[in-house]
Amino acid sequence: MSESHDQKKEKIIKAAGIVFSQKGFHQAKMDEIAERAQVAKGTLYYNYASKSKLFAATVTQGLNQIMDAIEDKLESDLPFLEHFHGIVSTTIRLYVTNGEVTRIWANEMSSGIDDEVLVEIRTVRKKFNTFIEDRLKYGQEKGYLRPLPPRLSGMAIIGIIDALCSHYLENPDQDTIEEVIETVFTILSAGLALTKIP
Amino acid sequence: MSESHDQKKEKIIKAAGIVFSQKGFHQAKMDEIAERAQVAKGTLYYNYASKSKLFAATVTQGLNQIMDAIEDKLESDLPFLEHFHGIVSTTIRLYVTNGEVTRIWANEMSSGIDDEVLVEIRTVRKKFNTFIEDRLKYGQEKGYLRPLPPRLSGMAIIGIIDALCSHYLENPDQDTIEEVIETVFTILSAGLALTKIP
Amino acid sequence: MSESHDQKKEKIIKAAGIVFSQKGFHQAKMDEIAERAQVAKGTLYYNYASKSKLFAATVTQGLNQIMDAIEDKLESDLPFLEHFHGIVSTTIRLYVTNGEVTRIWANEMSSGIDDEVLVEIRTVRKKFNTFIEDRLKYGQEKGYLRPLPPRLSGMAIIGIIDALCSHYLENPDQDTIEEVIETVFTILSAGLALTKIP
Amino acid sequence: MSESHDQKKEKIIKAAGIVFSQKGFHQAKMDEIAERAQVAKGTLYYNYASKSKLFAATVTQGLNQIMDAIEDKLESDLPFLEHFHGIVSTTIRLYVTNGEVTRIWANEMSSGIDDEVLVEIRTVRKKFNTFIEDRLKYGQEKGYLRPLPPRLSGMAIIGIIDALCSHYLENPDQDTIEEVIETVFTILSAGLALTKIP
DNA sequence: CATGAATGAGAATTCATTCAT
DNA sequence: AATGAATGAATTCTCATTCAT
Repeated sequence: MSESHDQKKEKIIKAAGIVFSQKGFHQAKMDEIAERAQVAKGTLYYNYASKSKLFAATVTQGLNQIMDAIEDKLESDLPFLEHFHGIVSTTIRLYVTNGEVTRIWANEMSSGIDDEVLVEIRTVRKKFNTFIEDRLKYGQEKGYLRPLPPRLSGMAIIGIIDALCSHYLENPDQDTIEEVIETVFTILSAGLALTKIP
Repeated sequence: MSESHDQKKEKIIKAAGIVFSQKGFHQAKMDEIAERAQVAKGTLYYNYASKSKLFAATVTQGLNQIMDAIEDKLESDLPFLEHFHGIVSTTIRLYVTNGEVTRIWANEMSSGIDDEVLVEIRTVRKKFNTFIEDRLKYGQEKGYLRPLPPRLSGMAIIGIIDALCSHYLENPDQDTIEEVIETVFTILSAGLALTKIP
Repeated sequence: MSESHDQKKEKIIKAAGIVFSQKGFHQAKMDEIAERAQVAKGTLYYNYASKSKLFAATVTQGLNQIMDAIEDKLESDLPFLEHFHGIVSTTIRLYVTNGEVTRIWANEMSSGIDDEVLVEIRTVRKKFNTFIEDRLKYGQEKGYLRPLPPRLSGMAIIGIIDALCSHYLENPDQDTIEEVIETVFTILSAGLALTKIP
Repeated sequence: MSESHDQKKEKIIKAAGIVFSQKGFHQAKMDEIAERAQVAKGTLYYNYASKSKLFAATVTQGLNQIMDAIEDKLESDLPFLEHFHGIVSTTIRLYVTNGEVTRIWANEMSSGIDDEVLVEIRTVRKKFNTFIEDRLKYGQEKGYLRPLPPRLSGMAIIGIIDALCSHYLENPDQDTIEEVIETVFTILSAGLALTKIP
């Protein structure tokens, strides 16, 4: 009983995620993705029309996973700070474990990718940004957070998480994942939140 | 009286800085650098042995400029927070104007660059990290800053600045440079500093 | 009651004829033929061992159709010129409507086709050439036609028809099919025939 | 003293002409052209941006050569038929010797070539067609030629020459070039010209 | 010192063909 | 009999690097 079609597509996306996040779009080689997914290079193209399209699929799936996980967290009914801690913790863990894809963020996003695909990726990215911004606006309205520009604050959150997770992935032995989470949480909660909050 | 040797090298570094920061290491083309520097491609190789070496020279010079500028600021004798504000402001302005090179930071740093050169770049980078960490340790010893892991805090600072500056460079019309500076300063000072400080 | 085996083969040949004549052998894609024939790609290979074999079958059938039609015409008992007019007219009409296959004539006939199949196609082609030449020899013996080398005259006939029909197929609105027929007939009858003929 | 830049471009065009006319556009391989021109593959791309552009350059140059040669012939002051004989003879000789490129005529002209380049080629082709048509119109006005549609007559001329020259190139031993010329001339002069001409 | 034509290793992509179901 | 997912050899094109002038 050999693996199903969907299993093979999944295997490809997984391999692509690893390679793209390690090398970035342009430096990732279809040969390496194929080898890592244990399929022939042609199979990549049978399932995804081009490198760009495969990239888009990989990024989209990674970000959607993170957003889904955060939304699950959000449904829990906790005091704001604990809530926030949960979100930070969840995001970082997902980022580090399965979703290294998110690293493909500000960079590599411009030249050499089909316009069509570029638009798709920018859309998901914008969706993720908006998602973060909405949480921040909500916190500001409730009086939990400082009145800073939500877009810039959102970028700051992403920037911190991105930098520390990248560093952690490159040097997994220098710090523990808990230290990373606590550092991010401390800086962001103190940096963004007002003093008196539940 | 044609231009001197050093003027030509300077022209090349300047062109390289622009192209590398716009495209990243792998997407930057020697052809484009040569054209922008208004020299023949051979001249690039006459002055710098390889693309990697040119990249190293570019990054090194960019970071050293920033470090020099920050050190100038540090010599001024101001209260800590104003001091800190000055550093943030200086870094961001340099980053945005001439030193976009810093963007080549977490990314592009892995495959495809000669090991020898990679070591050189990592050295400058580490020097810059250490530079930031030292400032943070000093602040912690004086009791100005929270006792967070200096290395991780340093990465967080770089991460925030990198994310917001990249965003600003891509969308110069959405926010002013002052807004960027104030947001970064607010988050970082509140996020890193203790309450009672001079 | 699903369609019979022969019906399926017929559908494939028909689709192949269209695609081969539009694109030529090398630019025709098995994928497109399969899609146009509304069968799976595997079915193509189930019925014809290779692209070359399918091509051979397509060309053979197309030329045989034209030859049959001309032979029907030949049996009619008309004065030579009217006879000739009928042949030209029939050939052009067949060429333009169903048998665009003939366009694959001087070209595409060389590299990239299995030798075995190449021989087959050359055989049919030669058969067609001979068929034309025989008509010309007959006309010369009867004293109707100038004593030109029959092989070269035959190629000339095919060349004229091919050029005008190709042009007509590409620009169907510039001229009518009747104009094409009359031009070909006038040039060929005056060019090949002697003055005093029935 | 090694060869000049222009000599190398010329060598490439010459090699390309041979390969393109033997194989057609799509079946011609850049590898083979490079090998035949005794340059590296990269040199092809250094001089011509793409396969399509090289093709366009080859066709353009070939047709222009033929047109120049015919125009030289036209300046001579001979009776019409001798004039015509000279043109036919010149065209065929050029076609067969240096300008095999012309074979790339009705075929291969559609799919898989950049639109930009396609337009260029169509332009030269049209120029050549017009060139022939103009000669025919002149002959008709003078009363030398039958009143047939000039465009279709032009295509017929090209079709005959194309077919016979292709055949001659493939089977150089079956007929002499003189036989080819005489056959073409006889058919065309009788087919196109009126009886009483100087 | 400077140049830019030439190179060739390397990468993305295509597509006829196979074969397990 | 029929299918269509999987394959990999073959091909176009890129670009850092070299070197003769």
